[in-house]
Amino acid sequence: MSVDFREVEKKWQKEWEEKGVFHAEPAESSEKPKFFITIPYPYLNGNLHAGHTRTFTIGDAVARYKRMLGYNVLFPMGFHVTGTPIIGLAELIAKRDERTIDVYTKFHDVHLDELLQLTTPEKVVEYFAREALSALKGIGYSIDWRRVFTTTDEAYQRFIEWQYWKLKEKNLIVKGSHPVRYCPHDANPVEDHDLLMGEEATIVDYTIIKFYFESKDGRIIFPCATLRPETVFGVTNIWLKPTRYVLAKVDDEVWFVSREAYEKLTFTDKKVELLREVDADQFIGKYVTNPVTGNNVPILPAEFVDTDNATGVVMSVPAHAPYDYVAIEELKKDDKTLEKYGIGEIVQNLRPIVLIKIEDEDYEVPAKDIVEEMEIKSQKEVEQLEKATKTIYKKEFHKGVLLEITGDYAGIKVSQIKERLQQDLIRNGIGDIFYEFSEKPVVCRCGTKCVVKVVKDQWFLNYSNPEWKGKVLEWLDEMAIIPEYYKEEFRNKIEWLKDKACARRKGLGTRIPWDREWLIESLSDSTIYMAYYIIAKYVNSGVVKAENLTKELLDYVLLGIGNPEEAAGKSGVDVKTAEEMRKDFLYWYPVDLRSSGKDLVANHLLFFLFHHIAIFPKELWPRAIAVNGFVSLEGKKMSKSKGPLLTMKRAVEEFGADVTRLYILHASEYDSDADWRRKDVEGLAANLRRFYNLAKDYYLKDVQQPDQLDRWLMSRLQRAIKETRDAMEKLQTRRAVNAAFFEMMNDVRWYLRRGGKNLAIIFDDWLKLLAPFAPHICEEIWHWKHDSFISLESYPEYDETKVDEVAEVSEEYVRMLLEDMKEILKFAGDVEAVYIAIAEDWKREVVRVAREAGDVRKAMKIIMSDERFRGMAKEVSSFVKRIFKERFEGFDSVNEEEVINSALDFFERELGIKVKIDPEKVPVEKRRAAMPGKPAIYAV
RNA sequence: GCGGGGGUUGCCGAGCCAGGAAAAGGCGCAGGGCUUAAGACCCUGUCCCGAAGGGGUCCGCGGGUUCAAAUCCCGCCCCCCGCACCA
Repeated sequence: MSVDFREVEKKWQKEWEEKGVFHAEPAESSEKPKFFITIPYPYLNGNLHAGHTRTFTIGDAVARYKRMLGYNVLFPMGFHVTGTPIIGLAELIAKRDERTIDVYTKFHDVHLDELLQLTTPEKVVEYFAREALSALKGIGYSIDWRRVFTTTDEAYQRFIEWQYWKLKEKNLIVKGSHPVRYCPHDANPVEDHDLLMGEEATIVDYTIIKFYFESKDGRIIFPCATLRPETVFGVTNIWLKPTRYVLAKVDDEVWFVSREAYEKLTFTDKKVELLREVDADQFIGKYVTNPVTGNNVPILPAEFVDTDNATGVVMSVPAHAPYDYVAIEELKKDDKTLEKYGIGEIVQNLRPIVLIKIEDEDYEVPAKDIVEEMEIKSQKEVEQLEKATKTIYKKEFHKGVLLEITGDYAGIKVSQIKERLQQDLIRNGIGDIFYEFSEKPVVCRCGTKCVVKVVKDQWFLNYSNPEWKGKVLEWLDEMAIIPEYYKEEFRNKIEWLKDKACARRKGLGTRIPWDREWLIESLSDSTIYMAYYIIAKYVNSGVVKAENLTKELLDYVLLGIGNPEEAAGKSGVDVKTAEEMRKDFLYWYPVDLRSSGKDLVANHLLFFLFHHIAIFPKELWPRAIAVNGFVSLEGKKMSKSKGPLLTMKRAVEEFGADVTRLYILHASEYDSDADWRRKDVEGLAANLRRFYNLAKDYYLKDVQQPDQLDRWLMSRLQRAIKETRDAMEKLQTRRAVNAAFFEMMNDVRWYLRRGGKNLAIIFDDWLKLLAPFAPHICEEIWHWKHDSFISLESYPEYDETKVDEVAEVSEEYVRMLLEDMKEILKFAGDVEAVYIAIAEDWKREVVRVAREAGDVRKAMKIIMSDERFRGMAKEVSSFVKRIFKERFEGFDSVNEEEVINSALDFFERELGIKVKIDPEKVPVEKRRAAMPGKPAIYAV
């Protein structure tokens, strides 16, 4: 009958909980260093899944490992519910949205009747928090549950308010506007998973250059939108599509834009008012002024103009834009149009104006040259034109330099001009920005076309602040990032990070304390909450209430500002509590390791660093960050919102906690993704059962005096200990499990096959070695013999004195000899016996000398100076050559005869044939081939 | 496009930084043992050739360095992830 993993697991989880095994309190003795490890709390808009399982299990393995190393480990957990998705989910459930119901019943394993109850955010939070808690307990993480909290807890909100006041005081929060993807129908920003189409689209900022036309009613702005503002110096004309446009009042100006552009402008921070519709025709042939150069350029018609892109007003730069060049050439031949607008002469006289020199290329007029080369004839050849545009832009961007014609900008690289020019234009009142999607259409799940909305007066975290950024970059150098090559990634991301809007109109969370219209956005409220775990213990035990968490108390506890008496007095807690909290905080902080999925690198983990550095003194900044990859299911990407998904609970129910843990730890390393494959998981379960059976068969046996084979096993165990410890120091759980479990299993198998009986000799250490990875089964087996918790035992030390090189080499010798004999028997046909002849002693000596000598000639010289070898020069010489040719490694320390004799039973058992050392029976020519460590074998 | 990572034997995945094994381990597959049978368990094989422990060809593609390259150098092709205000 085989072991029921689940039963064993539940038993020990209960024990651990009842005995408070993982409750962490500051240690009195300084001999026990502390280790504070945190994992990002999960967001509760669904059940915990295999992705969480991976990140959390890595964290738990480290926590358990460190604990066994003698660290005082604090491993806490909380729940994240801030933001909009939970509200969205509650609404969808309330609306009985089919897709949502399908996904949540099928993939999140929520019972339909329960799911249908979850119609408010509060119910959603309550349900999934309960589920998460039981999932996390069911897998047996060594979490100190006295510190759990939810981010909507009142006390947590106090803590967040305190943090935001601090940031405000330090002037790290500023006001501004920013563009978001927005659905006019839902009147809400749209997230990726709310999109029907256009997930790939990004928001790009077109530069608007305000060409103008003086009419009798005043100035009309023709806002040309471009991604390449530097080409304003090469404008020969502007393009309109011959269709209806509108005149609109934009702030204090009158703009000529497409109807679509007008609609879009209404979502920006500008004051917009529609004046009237106008025909583009009535302006064609007229001249507008280029505000940058002062030149007057004509307005011309072009079909390629897309009125649904940016303003619908386009400046024409035929020297550098293939579209423009082709359009002009086409127009030149289009007599009907020329005549219609009376623009024949104007058009014929247009000449491209070159303003960029491309180094190492001999373009004269780039757009012209490439269009001719590609033989593009019409502006309708969109595909070709796109390609031409890309090619030219790529070259100009990387290798282009602005020419004298650009005045002050001459000599600047194209790659460095855009932002500068855009700002200059805006400053001079002749430029602006128009946000547009990079791809279209972008459609919301409700079917409405999305727009870019500019949110006004938004609160921003001032991450672009050079001083702040500089400090973060400096600290990055000092702290540890695992794997190490992610440091570069972090550096890049920190440099790239811009100001981040930290306030929202909608969602769960904490209000900005000085502007209660706004809620603190969810990534912005989870930056230094690891500090809150220390406070949460007091809140959960009832000693401290939310209203006690005043500025004074938090200032004192977290920053040491003021004194306990004052802090206590104003907050209403007693002095002792204030002091204790401060002591706890200083004991546990800083965070020693934050271990997280790689999806959080470009956001949460950055904010985590930024905020710690802003708020706390240097000695409390995070010490290390580790990053791990995702989990896929049978090769398919998991998705919370679409499936497939494997919940943590289901994995544990089906396979058991230990199997799930071992599998996920072993499936891959670092940031590479793990694949959950049922077959492999089942294979692992079989291995773990095998382990359990070994324990049953051997663990309780009396330990015998070790013989050579036992010493081999102990020696192998030492290697495994070393390897496992080394791997864990680098957070390589895959390597660690490989060494501690799989490789040990193989060694044990060999040991038993060789006739070993004394397996109990390593079992205690083996159990301890495995305990961080498969804690339940180890705890179970351990208790067959001990009363203590293996979870609190000390981790096996690598003991060099137990490394037995001779035993290991001898075993290797046996293995190779067996292999050779098998190889021979494969071809030998029917034989009755195998005879072995060990290499003569002189060969051993020659090998030694040869290896010292280093090359053939030197070796021969030394050897031949010994008269014993003179008589057999030929044989010696060919042997020496062979040593070098085969890069021969002898088995110097092996007493071959002894080893073979002691393994004869084993050989005979394995081969089913008689095996004997008997040089007499081995033909001379075979004997001659024998090498030290590789005896002659003869089968007859 | 920018930035980061990567392409290894049927699959997954080590090895690459510190050149020197047909290349760990797992899975799959095949054969054998055990068993009344199934399962579990144990063993063996799994690039090609080979009736004596051997030989040959291999690590995205093409060059190069070296006595020796999956590992170092150069060029090329392909794949994955991030580029945000979303958890």
